Amino acid sequence: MVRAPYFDENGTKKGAWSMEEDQRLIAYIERHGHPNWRQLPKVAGLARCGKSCRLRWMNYLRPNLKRGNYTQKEEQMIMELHKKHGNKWSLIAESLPGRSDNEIKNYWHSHLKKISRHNETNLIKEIQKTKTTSEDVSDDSHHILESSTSMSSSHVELNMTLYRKEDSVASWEIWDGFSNNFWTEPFISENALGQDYSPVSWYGSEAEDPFFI
DNA sequence: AACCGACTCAACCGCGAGAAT
DNA sequence: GATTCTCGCGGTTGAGTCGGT
Repeated sequence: MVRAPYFDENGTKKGAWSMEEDQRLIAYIERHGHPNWRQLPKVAGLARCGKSCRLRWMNYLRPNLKRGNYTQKEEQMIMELHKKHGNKWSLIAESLPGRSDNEIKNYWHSHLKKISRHNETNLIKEIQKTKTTSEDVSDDSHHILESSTSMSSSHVELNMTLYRKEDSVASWEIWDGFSNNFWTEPFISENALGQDYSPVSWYGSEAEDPFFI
């Protein structure tokens, strides 16, 4: 279910991570932490870009990560927090220990979005229904209408926030040249990586290999 | 059994913010 | 103050899986 591994034109490995790469990354971070993601793949002997390493660690390898099987409580929390914060997945993730923002985002798009939309459609129907009956002008129904519209306006507000974000397409200069992109820049200069990249033989000897266990 | 569309989720990409120089 | 570097976030992609026909 993942992209097949491949090397881009600069020799940076992309696509699915192998077990060996995972182990190498874990071993390095456990020993040295990750003070500098950009340098990490270089010193850890990985043909990845720093960004890729960070993502792999944050979403998959770091300790205490829960995987799959969201509880009802968690689902409810995500719904509530999404209503409150919108697509601020990192903010939502803070309230759900063991879940990464990426995982929550995926879960939202595959599960909860539907539920949320369903609820919203019901709400709109309810409002419309209330609106037509309120035209008979009874005081009680007026109250209901007021509360309904105030609820829908919060949804409108949320949508407006999202639209605003979508509309704000930054006028970004097209970066010519890969060298300007430090995140994807490979760390394979020097003579580190040959065509036949082999993380195991990266270091000349076991003594030099910081990952040798 | 074979096909196909929907779903899932790991990984990629573009961009902005803040820190460092 | 300007530029460069590093990090993190959110949107999107794409290939494997699943379920229906």
